[in-house]
Amino acid sequence: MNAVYGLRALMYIAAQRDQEGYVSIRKISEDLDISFHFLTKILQTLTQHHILHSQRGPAGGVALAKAPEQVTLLEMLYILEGEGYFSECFLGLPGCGEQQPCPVHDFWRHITLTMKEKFSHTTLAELSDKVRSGEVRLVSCT
Amino acid sequence: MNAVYGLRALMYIAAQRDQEGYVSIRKISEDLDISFHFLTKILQTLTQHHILHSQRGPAGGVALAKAPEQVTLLEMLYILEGEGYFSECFLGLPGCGEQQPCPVHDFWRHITLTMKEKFSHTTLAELSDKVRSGEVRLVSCT
DNA sequence: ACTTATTCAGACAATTTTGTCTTAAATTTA
DNA sequence: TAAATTTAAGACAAAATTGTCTGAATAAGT
Ligand code: SF4
Ligand code: SF4
Repeated sequence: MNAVYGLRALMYIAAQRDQEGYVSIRKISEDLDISFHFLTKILQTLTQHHILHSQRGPAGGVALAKAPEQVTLLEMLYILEGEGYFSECFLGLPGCGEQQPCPVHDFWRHITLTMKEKFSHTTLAELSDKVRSGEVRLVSCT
Repeated sequence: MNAVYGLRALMYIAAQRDQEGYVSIRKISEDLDISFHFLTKILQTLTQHHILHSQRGPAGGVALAKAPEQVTLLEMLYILEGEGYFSECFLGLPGCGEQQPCPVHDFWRHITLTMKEKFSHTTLAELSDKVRSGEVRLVSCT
């Protein structure tokens, strides 16, 4: 769920990027209905990877460390789910590659390349704009 | 790993479809280096869903229950991983849909539809033919 | 009938993922 | 400096996934 929770939080944070100051993790966890401590841990990794900046103490919290236009979906997923996110192959045979491919190699490589392409051209800004315009939602329907 | 092991076994079995009789699960597990009991359980579900036919006793084993040309990758994945394989949405918010989509809905739906399309047009026959021609391999490189 | 080979079924165990809790460190305000 | 607020870090727990084992059922050969 790292990706799900992390992305939702990032979109939530990015959606309020015109507001000054930090957004507290407690507030995010309540609004998005995610366990506070678990979310904290996830956001920590985003902080460590310089997607977010954090500030302790009263009025502290987290804020975007870079412009959301420069944060791609691919980048976020790599951080949240590991670098192997798209390189994982379908059959997962060790030590394989172009030389001696498995039956689904070509098929699968085509799909992953397409996806990777799409994911690297979608930015946090685009996603959060939809939230701001009220076009979409981040929380569960009641 | 159900999908990985199941597909590998199916391709292995389909690759020898001109040979008479059953292929024993023991043999498959040894050749593909998969735990015998675990593989047995996976192949059982394929048998229950009439992809395979099984035969107990000496010279028993499993065999394809239908022509591999009529078994699609999509069908195999549905059985091995559950019907929700492609319907699972990216953010997994409960009770969502077209009316109130999340930020990645359109993006994600496009990807899953494309994949589903591709997966439903690839058959076991095509995949196993590559194995037979020696073009690809099913086991790990040494 | 007996033995052997095989799948079937389900209990059990190990591992990974997911989530919770406690304590520490930092920062602000008074 | 003291108190309040908030993230950081990591131990711990629960749940899901992955894998193992044992015994039963079935079929074939002798
Ligand atoms: S051959 Fe390609 S798809 Fe197949 S296991 Fe290797 S990397 Fe993955
Ligand atoms: S809106 Fe679409 S992509 Fe988003 S959670 Fe719902 S079904 Fe999934």
